[in-house]
Amino acid sequence: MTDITNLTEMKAMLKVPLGNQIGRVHRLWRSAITAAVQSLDMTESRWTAMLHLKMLGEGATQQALAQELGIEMPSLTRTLGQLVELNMLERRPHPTDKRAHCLYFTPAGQQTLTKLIECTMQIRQALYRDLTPAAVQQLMQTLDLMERNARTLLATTSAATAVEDSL
Amino acid sequence: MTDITNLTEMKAMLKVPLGNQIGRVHRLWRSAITAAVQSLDMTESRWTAMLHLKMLGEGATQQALAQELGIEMPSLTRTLGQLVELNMLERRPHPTDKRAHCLYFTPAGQQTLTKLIECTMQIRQALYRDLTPAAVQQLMQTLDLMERNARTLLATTSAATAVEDSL
DNA sequence: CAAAAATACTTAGCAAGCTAACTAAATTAC
DNA sequence: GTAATTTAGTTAGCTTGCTAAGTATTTTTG
Repeated sequence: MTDITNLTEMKAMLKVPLGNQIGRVHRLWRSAITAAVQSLDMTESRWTAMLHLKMLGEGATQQALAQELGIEMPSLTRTLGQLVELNMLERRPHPTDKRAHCLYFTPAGQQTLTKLIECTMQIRQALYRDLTPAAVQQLMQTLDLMERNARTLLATTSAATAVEDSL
Repeated sequence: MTDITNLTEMKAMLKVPLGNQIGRVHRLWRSAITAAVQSLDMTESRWTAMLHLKMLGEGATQQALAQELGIEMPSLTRTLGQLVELNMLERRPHPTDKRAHCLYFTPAGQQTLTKLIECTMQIRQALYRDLTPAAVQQLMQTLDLMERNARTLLATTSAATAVEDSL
């Protein structure tokens, strides 16, 4: 019924730089958190790794954590090196696989983690101001769909030729 | 009426790493476009600058373009240097303000721009697959609100102490 | 079971955002 | 009208993502 409207709206949308907006929000988000946790010697990549290791559970391998974070191994290796250097984490040998390392919090890491959790929840709360749970839910769903679309597109390698209809 | 539900949902949301999801989508978006336009010697920052200059209109200053892009001047300076080097853009002196430069496309830049517009619209179309215009609209609105919340938070400088309620 | 392929991790170097600190011109203030 | 401040742009160097290429195991395969 609203097909024509949809088509018109869709065409208009294709000109809007949504990707930039997403990037901007991400940078602002990062800034807000970095400002809040810098007294803990934490940067975005560091606290992110800490929190996700907590979610995954101690003993996870670097590979598993990279997967969880959605980043590549080299990016994570660097950050973990810093966290080990800061005495937040330990790399212990994997019980059966000599290639792999398992990740554990140090006592100092545990303490920092507690503060991080509190801190990041406060920030999220501020960022969600005036947003309904439904809106946040919707945001996550839409982003998830876009993420899957992007992965599909990239998997098709020659992304440029994915769509050629005139619309 | 759904206050209790809302509160429960809200608490749950505060634990979800939405910031990471946003970052992930941004990186995937960037990858998809980079893959599509690399034959034009374009990277994300370059094509972004080109498209936004087009939107702003030729003759814009670097300051205006940085504002439009939502990035800082030094980030833009580097990218513009590359685009001038690649013979896509020209920096011309501002008619009245000797500090400022005005930006213009070269003929080669114009040609590249045309291809870029087509290319990025195709990619956006692929990324919006299975999304309704309403969902995209909602996404932009929610992101916009979060962007404003983040700016407010950052403007309060001591972001850490912004909220202290127990919740 | 030895050779080939895959996997966990690392190192090196690029991309594009940022802040801090600088110059030169314009504006404001006294 | 000069002095102080602001603004446009740059340069230098940090962060954190990436890919490419290398090592050491593990797994697969012929």
